[in-house]
Formats: sequence, structure tokens, C-alpha cells
Amino acid sequence: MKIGELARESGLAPSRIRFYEREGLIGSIDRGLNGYRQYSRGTRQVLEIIVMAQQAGFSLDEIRNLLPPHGKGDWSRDTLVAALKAKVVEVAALRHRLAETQAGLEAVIARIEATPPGGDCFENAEAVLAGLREQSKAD
Amino acid sequence: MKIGELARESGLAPSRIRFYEREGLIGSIDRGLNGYRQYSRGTRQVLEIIVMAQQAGFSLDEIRNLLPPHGKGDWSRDTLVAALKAKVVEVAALRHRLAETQAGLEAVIARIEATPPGGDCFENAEAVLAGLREQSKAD
DNA sequence: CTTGACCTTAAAGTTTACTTTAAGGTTAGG
DNA sequence: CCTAACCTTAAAGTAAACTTTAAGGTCAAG
Repeated sequence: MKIGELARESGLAPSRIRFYEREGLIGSIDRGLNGYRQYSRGTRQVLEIIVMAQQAGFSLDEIRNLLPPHGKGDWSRDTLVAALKAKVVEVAALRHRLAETQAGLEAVIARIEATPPGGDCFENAEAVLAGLREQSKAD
Repeated sequence: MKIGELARESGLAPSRIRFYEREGLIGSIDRGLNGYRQYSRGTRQVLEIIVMAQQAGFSLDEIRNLLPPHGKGDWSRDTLVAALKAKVVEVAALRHRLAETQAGLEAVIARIEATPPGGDCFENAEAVLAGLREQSKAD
């Protein structure tokens, strides 16, 4: 799969995919004899995770630290398993953080919906802040 | 309350508070005879809401549309709740995606670890590993 | 009445996350 | 063979969200 096809499938501009490669969010991949990048299906999934994590408020720097290092070398059985386990730990950490974010947002929604429609500005503001502070603490 | 005091209380730089005023996130407020800005307590709460909303992934443009029109005391409650719910959907989608990734990884790890070090059972897991190798490289 | 910590503005600089441009090599179709 | 649509790189440009700088006015203390 060349970069144009991956771009169409993922909805990202080719320049953006090359940018992510330069920034170390996706690894440098195989090139054909002509120098063209050749992507596998997995890359598209990584791109989707990056985009969604961004939408949830993560910077590229944070995302890079949450995604596993793409250190390449010999993928012997043991190193492969070790890398996979490290990846699971990191994915779990990201999921944990997102669960807290979601719980915080839902708490805020519940509080706002529990306030009477005619409630004044500060009561609503306090409700929003109370919920968001809980989320910040959980972070 | 002058801008320096508000800055200390809110933890934001004075330049940032003036920036938010220029951008229309907080209203232009009263000035003393000397031209100094005079803030009320409510401004601090608005600033906290802005900061928390940013941490939840909202842009200043989005936040400006969520905050009440200046001078009016009423939050657009429905708009605020709708935006928060949309954000929850985004976060939930990312979590779902990551849960699948984690489950897939754990299944592959279990499979590799169940394979004896001999090597002839390696062929059975070949397809899985091939896909995994591609995905890991693409990481 | 001067010193230093405030405040004011406008404008320029910074960082992040990209896109666009420039200059060129590759591949598929007529 | 030519053309159009791909691909490559490095470098410059852009938008968002601020911060810093420059040049100055205000105020409380000594």
C-alpha cells in the first residue's frame, strides 16, 4: 500500500503521514526499489488511534510517549513477547487515563442536567467546576 | 481586583487573561480612572472553566461558543451539555478501539507463549506473527 | 521625589501541528 | 514518447494559543 492509498483510507493528507514519521509517531517503514513507502494494514489503525487521541486532547508529544517505541532489530521470540507486553501496558495506561476523562465528563453532564433549568450562572459554573476538578484529581 | 491579583488567583499569566479578552472569551470589563482593568470574582470562575474545557480537548473557538454571551447571566445549557456529550462519544470511541487493540495483543501473546520453543509449531502462528510483525514495524 | 512594582498598548516572537512549495524522480495509459 | 498522476526531499509557510518585548503611564513606600 503506497502513501496515497493509505491517505485515502485514513482520511489524512500524505504530508501529515510523512510528518508523523518524521516526528517518530509511526516508524520508518519499508521502501520499494523506487524509494516509495510501502505500508501495511496496521499503520492505518495506528493513525486512527493517533487521530482519536488528539481529539480527546492529547498532544503529539503525549501520544508518542503512550504509543510503544518502534525500536527495530531482530524480532526473536523473547524480544517479540517483551515488546508486546510493554505495548499492552502502555495501551492499558492510555485506556485508564481515557476512562478517567470520560468519567469526569459524565459527572459534569449529570450535574448540569440535575440543576433546575432556571438556575443562575454561578450555580451552573460551580457544578461544571466541581465535576472537572474531580477529573483533574483523578488524572 | 486588578489583573495581577486575578492572575495569581487563577494561575494564569496576565498576558493570557488580556489575550482571552482580545479573543472575546471574557468580556471587556470596567476600568478604573487610571485605565486599569477591575475584575469581579466571577471572572476567576470563567477562567477556570476555560482552562478545564481546554484540558478536555476544546479549542478556544469551541469554548467561546459554549460560554454565555457577555453581560448575560445564562449559560446555553443545552449547547454545553450537547458538546460535552459529543466529547464523551469521542472518548468512548477511542477507548473501544484501544480495548480491541489490547485484547488482540493479549491473544497473540498467549498464543506465542503457548508455543513450545522447538520451532515447528511456529508455522501455525505464522500468519498471526506476520501480521503482527507488520503492525509492530508500522508502529 | 525617586525607586520599584504595578499597569497600559501594539507588535513581534514562540511552539505545536501541520500544509504548501519547489524541484525533481517514477509509473501507467494512449 | 508524452503526459498525467503518482512518489521523493528539504524548506518555507500557516493557524492557534500564547508569551515576550518595547515603550511608556500609575502608585505606594522610603
